[in-house]
Amino acid sequence: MSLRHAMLGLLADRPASGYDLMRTFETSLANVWPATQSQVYGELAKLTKDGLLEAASEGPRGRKEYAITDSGLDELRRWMVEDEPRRVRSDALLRVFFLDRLTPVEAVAYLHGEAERAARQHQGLKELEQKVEWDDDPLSVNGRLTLEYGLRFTAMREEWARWAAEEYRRARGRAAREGAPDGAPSTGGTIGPAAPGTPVRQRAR
Amino acid sequence: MSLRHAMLGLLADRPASGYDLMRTFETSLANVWPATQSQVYGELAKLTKDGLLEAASEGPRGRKEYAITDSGLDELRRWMVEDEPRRVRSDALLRVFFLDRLTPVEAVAYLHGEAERAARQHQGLKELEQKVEWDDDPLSVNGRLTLEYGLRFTAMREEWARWAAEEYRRARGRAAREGAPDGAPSTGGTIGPAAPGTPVRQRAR
DNA sequence: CGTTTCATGTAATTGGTTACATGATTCT
DNA sequence: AGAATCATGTAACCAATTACATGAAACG
Repeated sequence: MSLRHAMLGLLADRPASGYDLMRTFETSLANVWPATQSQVYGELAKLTKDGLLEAASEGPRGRKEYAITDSGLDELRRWMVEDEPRRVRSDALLRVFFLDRLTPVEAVAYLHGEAERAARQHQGLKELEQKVEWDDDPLSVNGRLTLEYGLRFTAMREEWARWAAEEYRRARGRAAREGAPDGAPSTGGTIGPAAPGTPVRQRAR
Repeated sequence: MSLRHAMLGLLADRPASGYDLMRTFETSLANVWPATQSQVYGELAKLTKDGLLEAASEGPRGRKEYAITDSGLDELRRWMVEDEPRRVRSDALLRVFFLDRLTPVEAVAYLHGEAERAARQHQGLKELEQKVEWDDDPLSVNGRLTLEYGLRFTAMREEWARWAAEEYRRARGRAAREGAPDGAPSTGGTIGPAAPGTPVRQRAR
């Protein structure tokens, strides 16, 4: 349950309203931890009930500001230093697992699409890097670290996807040229023990 | 809803029981799309009700095998070529956003921990690569592509984390040596427009 | 005969998405 | 006056996690 920690993290900097938080989720946190408006308001109520936040002040148009409490700060710190980051889900990589269920042409097109998406994201981050004035204050430091992660990640994904498209063509190209459907029954022996990150053919029964 | 597509993808290769699928989710798919036993059995029922699977045969111990139908194959194909992969959540990166809420020592320790985790994963994948006999059949090709993604991704993460630890020390080290708490009120002007992947300081009210 | 593995399911809870509903203030 | 923005909330549904429950077959 990291939504609550994302909110605690934001409120550790300064008090804010649900609306403020929501905008942050839609913009700067969108690619790291997306969250919806309903979720934010709901979680604000829960966090307050649990004593991690307190309602700080009221403004015009029913605006309510929330501030983090000491137990909130404790919980944020605990999460950051003690909890192990969890595994991520990637439906993009899931598709790669099943590439042979498509024709070779479709499969290679998918990989090119991935390369394009990564390249576009990379470009967007580079433009952002230019636009912002970076200095050495804490938020600026965090920002540069996450941005650099994004730049390296998108570059890696684009390179991988281009390599993979080429590799796929090389390995599966012959079958394609001979007109055999990609998903045709393979000669298939068992390939090794089950292990993370690798589709493993199971022994037929 | 990609669990259903993961299951369709597996069943597109060959019929299987809930138990078979479950093992695949626990082993080869664990780092791409984790799923639990309850989820698998529940989704099998739904997929059958929706006509994307059919119960194929029964075995000993109540074992039930399911096979993909033509509409199941259609849906799998549609998902692979038409649906855009969705954004991922990363609570590891979320923590980076909030690094300045820790002391510099804790922050650098977190980054070193990340480097270690990435290095361990990388090592595991390299051992796997050795163990498996790769050839050019479809599953082997998919397997090598996903494995290579994993190798590049873990290498990138380790390098980034080591760089980030050094960078954090450089930028925040002075404040640390002077005994100022990392989370002390920053001089903070507004830094640029809100944008993906970057913590943005909002104008104070 | 006892343990492990195979095998399927249900129930309760939490987390996340989409859609709906409503109204005040500010800006042009 | 009308549009845009600010601002909060609810309801319904879908996805995911954890825990519980049960029993048959195979293995030693």
